[in-house]
Amino acid sequence: MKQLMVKEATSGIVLADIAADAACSVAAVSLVLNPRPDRDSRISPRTRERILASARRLGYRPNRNAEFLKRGCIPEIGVFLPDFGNDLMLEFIKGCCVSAKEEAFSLSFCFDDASADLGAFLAEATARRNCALLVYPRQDPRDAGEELRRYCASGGKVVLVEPQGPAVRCPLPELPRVFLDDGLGGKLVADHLLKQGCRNFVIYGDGRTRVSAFVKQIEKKRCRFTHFSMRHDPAAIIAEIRSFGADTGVFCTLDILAVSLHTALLREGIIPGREVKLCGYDCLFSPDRLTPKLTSVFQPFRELGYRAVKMLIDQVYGRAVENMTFRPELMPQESTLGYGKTDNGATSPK
Amino acid sequence: MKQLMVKEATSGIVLADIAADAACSVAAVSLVLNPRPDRDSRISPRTRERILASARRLGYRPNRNAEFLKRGCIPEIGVFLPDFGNDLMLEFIKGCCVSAKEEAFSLSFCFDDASADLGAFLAEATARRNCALLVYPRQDPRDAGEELRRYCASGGKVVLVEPQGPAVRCPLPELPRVFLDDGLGGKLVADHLLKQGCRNFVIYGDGRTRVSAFVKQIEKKRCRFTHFSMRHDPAAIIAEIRSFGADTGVFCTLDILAVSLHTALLREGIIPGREVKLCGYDCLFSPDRLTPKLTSVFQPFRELGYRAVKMLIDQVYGRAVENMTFRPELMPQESTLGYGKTDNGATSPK
DNA sequence: TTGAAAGCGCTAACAC
DNA sequence: GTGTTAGCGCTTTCAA
Repeated sequence: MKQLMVKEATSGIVLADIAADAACSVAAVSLVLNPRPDRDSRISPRTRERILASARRLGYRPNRNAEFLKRGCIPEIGVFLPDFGNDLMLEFIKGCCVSAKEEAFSLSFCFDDASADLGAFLAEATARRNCALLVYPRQDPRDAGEELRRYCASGGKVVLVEPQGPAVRCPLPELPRVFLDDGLGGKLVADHLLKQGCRNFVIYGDGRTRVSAFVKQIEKKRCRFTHFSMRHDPAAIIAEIRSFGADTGVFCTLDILAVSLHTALLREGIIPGREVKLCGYDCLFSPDRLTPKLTSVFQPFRELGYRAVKMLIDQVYGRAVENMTFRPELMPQESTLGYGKTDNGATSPK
Repeated sequence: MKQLMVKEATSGIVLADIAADAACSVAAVSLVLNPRPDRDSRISPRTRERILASARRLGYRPNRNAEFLKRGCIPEIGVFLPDFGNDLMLEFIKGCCVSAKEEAFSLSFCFDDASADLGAFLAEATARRNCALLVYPRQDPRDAGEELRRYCASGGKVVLVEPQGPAVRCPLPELPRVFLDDGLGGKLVADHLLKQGCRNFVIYGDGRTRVSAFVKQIEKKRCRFTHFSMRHDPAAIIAEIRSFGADTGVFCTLDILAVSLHTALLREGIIPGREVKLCGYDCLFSPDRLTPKLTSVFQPFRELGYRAVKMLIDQVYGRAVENMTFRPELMPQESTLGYGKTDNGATSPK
């Protein structure tokens, strides 16, 4: 019954401890340690130094709980995420967690599945009194643009995640955001496949920005291409690859599609890296886990999450925030560089 | 500069509102609404009913922040997770999030990577004053058993996640925990493969509990098997499969190994579901995304996370908690049920 | 430039 | 049974 009264052994340093140590009032300490800019301008440099030194020496950690109790909201950032289940999302989450932990904020993740859309998330976040929101809209934020606008209009802090890059139209251009330069990804793939000698192209999957950047690049070289949406069966794509011939490059806009096609190709005796060049997107599979290894595009999702949360916290404290753009990176492997050229392709020791 | 003063439009119902509505004191409301058992025994049933009715009607939401400020810790649950990057972990996280949201608690995830082990996590959680911890130790919790024991001894609330099932030895048997019956998973796979006519077996990958349960089951039928650790190359496994012949069943203890082997087999012209039965574990790939579709074992990780957090919150409020066991489920697909038996195996329309 | 004091929403002694 | 009161750690007036 008395579990709740248990206090940690390390009872923690509070402002009063610092005030005592630095021989000043709690208010002065608060002013100096307050994360907002220009709060401590009223305190003399000497006092400030004393306070900062004490805080550092005593190992002070802010109690965001108490801080936000006063403010009428909670030191928790609501994070709205698409319901993709893969490493990228996990990477993003990890980045958010590191950031939040560094700043002593909490996180509350909400996944855009059957149980909650952006509107429901915003309602919940409001009722819950989250101090700020990180919104990674599944597609176009227009879906719930009005609710989002209202939330911001009533003083809510929001940062948008736009992995599709700046090309996507958004009705809330004034919101701070983190971009992923998706177009660059498409361009990198195109350049790489062209360099590997591909002259005919198949695009498998959707993703407007990366696809159109890819197309733009290959069209410069007057190459043919066929585009299959992700609804298509690998069989249809294989037929097209066969008709195109050996100098075909396949751009799968998602690794999961690439693996799907990969297995289907092998099943047909067409070996990626030899009879066709195959490139995925997302780097979901450790390269040593597919035969042949799959060329793919790495996206710095962890960094994206890390930065987005930092931006949000800056915004909460009224510090200046700037939009950020991140760049994907091509990771060439056997499926485009070439595979098993020296022998008959057998990897079995037999 | 005045961003921080912005208050939500919905200013929220507090205990005082309910006290006013139910014509009683704030203390009485607190006593009734306090989540701990036996707190409200001193309040008369009639008053209690009035208070509960008011709370419900006004849509009261507890302010855990204020609640825990008083208690000297924060309404945030620290969650220590292995650094696996896959859907299962995400499922677990989703379950935790739903639970935490329902109870108005926050979460702080920490991943067991190069930057933090269990010891570091415990130190951080203590300094941060998390009200409770959910610990999913990578392997044997003995790694940091001493720190964990100390943490609990000083009043810390902990729930363990043990996906390996009860078979794993643990130095802290008194800790509440959620189990996943991993042995059952191995047994399900063995039974299924035996039923599909397999008489020779290859095990690829590690995972003591599920492997030994699998072995136990096939040994009952006096079947041969060879065990390859996940360090092995698919080539070695393929050689073994060839030497065993057509009635071979392969149990990959992870889907990622199954896919690795899957691609390598296809590459060699051996078709899972036809020349060999292949079974994975984890259900990481939507079955329609591999050719042939992969039989695998579903593990209710979302439910596991959901329950674990609930248990933790029960524990925080001094309610009785009971260990829970969850059961994996076999999802049979083409790779064991049979694939392309009617034609020559061609799936291409050509 | 600094400090005293009130108060955020809740809990828990202690009175009544 | 119920109410009064004093905080939890911090922010922010307001006075000095």
